[in-house]
Amino acid sequence: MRHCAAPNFRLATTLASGQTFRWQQVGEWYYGVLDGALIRVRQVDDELQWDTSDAHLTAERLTHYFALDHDLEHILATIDRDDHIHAAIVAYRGLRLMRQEPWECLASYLLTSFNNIQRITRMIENLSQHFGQSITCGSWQTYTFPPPEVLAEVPVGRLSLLGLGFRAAHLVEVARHVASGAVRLETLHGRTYAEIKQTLTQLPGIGDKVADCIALFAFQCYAAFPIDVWTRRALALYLPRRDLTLKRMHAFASTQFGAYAGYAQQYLYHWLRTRAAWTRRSPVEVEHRTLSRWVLQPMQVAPPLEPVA
DNA sequence: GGCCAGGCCTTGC
DNA sequence: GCAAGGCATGGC
Repeated sequence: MRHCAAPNFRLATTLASGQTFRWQQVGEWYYGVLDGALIRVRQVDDELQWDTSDAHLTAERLTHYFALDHDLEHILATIDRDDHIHAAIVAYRGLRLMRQEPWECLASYLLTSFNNIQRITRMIENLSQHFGQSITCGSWQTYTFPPPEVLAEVPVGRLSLLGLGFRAAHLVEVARHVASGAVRLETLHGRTYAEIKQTLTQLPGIGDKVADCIALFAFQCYAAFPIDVWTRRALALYLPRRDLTLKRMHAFASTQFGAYAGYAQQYLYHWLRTRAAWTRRSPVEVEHRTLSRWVLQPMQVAPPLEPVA
């Protein structure tokens, strides 16, 4: 068993926050696939311990994947600007934005349209079991996520039968774009947020929200602020209904949270979803008054940040 | 049986 | 630009 230092980190919260879909918890261990290798990880105090099917999976790789190199205290200090985000930070300090593998991240979030996490998870497992490669480590066995070259050749009808629905055609078409080299994901690293988002939204099935997720989780664009129904509910705590349009919500997020708005989004998303589960009822209303009952009172919004370079 | 889901796309104004 | 509606589906 190997280990590495993981101060100011909460593995369980990070993996439960909805940013990835394939990690499975068995007791105190979390099982996943990284770089084609099976790996299991657990946290003991300020240390990560892991076993893997690939001896080449180093502590440096794991540190990079879980973003243990982030100066989390600095990041949280920059976004901790009102009572809502503060409550989320207090509840989930240690949640980090992982650096996901671009193709798996892109394909996974392509499947999130009009969908829920439970079903998304099952779709991805189905894809892996049918079109990935089997890997084993001891008594544990799983499958890699299928590469674009494989999915590009799969008949759309087969994916539809796996429960992908209307997303099947989008996935195959995007896989063909990537497999053919028309879109080269590896070249997006280091490009600007605007360039990455513009490239991604040209692909079928990838709109504003999904592109922001990919930019944030795969290409480390921390200014990206994915707006789904939960984030919209979170923003309803700050903004009047008339300002809950995409453009105005993005503008507000940038002003309120700055260069690490994506971190703020993930904390708010996880915090609001968890609180909603505690209430044992679904949040139908996006009315400010309704949502305000869930959060600490009173709400205070800090003055705008200086513009981000 | 109705509502919900890490939305996208087209249409109409 | 923005809103509305279709999409097509399993879980609770």
